[in-house]
Amino acid sequence: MIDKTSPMPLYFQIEEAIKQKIDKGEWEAETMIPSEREFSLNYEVSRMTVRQAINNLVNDGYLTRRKGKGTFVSAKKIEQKLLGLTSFTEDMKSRGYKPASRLISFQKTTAENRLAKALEIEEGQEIYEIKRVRLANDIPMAFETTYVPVDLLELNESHIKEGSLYSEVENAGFVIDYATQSLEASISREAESEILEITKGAAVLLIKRQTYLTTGRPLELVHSVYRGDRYKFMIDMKR
Amino acid sequence: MIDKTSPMPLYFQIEEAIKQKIDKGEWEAETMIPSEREFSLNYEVSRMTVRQAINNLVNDGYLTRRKGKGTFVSAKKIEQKLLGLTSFTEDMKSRGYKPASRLISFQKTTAENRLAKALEIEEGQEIYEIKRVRLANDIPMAFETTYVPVDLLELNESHIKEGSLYSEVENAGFVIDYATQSLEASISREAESEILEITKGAAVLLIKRQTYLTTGRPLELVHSVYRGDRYKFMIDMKR
DNA sequence: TTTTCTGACTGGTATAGACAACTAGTCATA
DNA sequence: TATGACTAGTTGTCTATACCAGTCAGAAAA
Repeated sequence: MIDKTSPMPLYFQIEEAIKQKIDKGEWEAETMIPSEREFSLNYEVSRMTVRQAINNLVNDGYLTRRKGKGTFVSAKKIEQKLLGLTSFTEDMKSRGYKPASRLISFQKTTAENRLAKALEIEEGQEIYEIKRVRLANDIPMAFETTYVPVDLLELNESHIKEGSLYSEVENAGFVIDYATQSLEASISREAESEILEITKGAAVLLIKRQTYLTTGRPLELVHSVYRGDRYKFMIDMKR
Repeated sequence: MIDKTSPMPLYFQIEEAIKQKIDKGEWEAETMIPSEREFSLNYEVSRMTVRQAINNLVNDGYLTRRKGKGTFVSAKKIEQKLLGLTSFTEDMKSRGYKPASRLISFQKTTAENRLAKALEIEEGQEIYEIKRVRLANDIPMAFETTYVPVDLLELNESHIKEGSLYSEVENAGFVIDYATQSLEASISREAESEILEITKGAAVLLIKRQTYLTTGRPLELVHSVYRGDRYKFMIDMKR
């Protein structure tokens, strides 16, 4: 169950093992999980290592500790604390789905008027155009088109396929500051219908996002078409 | 600075000390804070104790760790930037439209299972059901149904027609704490189509909002159907 | 001059053990 | 029948130590 020779940290393996039991329903809400000492004995790791695993799961909302009593499976799976800027990947993970992404096309093109304005560059300047299908548990959820100015970031297909755009941005030393998003309901057009595997005229959620760096420069413009029947956008707001 | 005789945990004291330096601006964003070993020597505590303090601050978004480099003050400033809880009225005003509201029906009814659960009351308890059409510049924008537990608030038609629900809530001495919203795209049904003056099957935006008081009790459940062709939902997010 | 390597720094992972604080049940006693 | 002391379990806090894994600058070698 726990492989001490694996390059994966022990605490991470324990985390996954616990998460699996929860996701599988073996441990339901309010179930008390084994004590830290028990884990420690069973897996032959120190109690501190077990604590690290459990702490992470507590932070992620999977577990709740009660001093003197034990550690219990949380009632509800983390709903969504989408006051922050989360990527599709993070978003889906937090909802318990397996996120994936299929690259449809990746190319350089030039910014026409509207795009140039949004990205605050000159008309005709080079931009990347990245078209992707976003999947959750292998079901198409959204069709996404991203535009990024070429002069901002060096990108190639493998960056997009393997890493995320945001990790690339961080590697380049940029820090994302804020974003504005607009959401609207619409009806799917033919092109999208095919990719999203829905009928033409089905309900879709159009999300446009513009992301800004701390330098004040726009990083990207993202147009997403989400399936209306499968995707709900959640927001928590504090007054 | 650190009081070993205090009943407050050492890691907590260290946490507070670091937070203070950040809040006071002594350590600005991107500043590297002392290394774990340094803290350990200065405060005469073990490195693990320092790590616990720093870990908590990393989880809270105050700090960022970079392996091999150090620990840095986050740029994102935890600041819970709230895109406030705005009512339809405030929302439309800020967009430059003349908001109005037409009351369709106002009645007492009893909460069925799903509603009771959401409002955290017993099944069969009395609730107000308020149905309204929301207009902007006299054009129908949304069809809204609001549910409020009767035992929470005394309401009558004139309250709704003249004032807003929220001002009534404030008068009663309640304070709104937060809300969760979900947005999804859908297709209009017959009943809504007529009221919103759109064709059946047109795109609509379904917004469900649940509002909570500072007491932790749910105040209301709101189901809104917005015209997809006229309404866009905007969000600003800070990372 | 350029390249390679080394060492000293950073945080990351893991161990073993100690004692404190809290919970819930048991059991003897007033 | 209560009450209070004890006990065995839990998580919480903390120490001291060890080694691993990136990062970076400067010394050594080419």
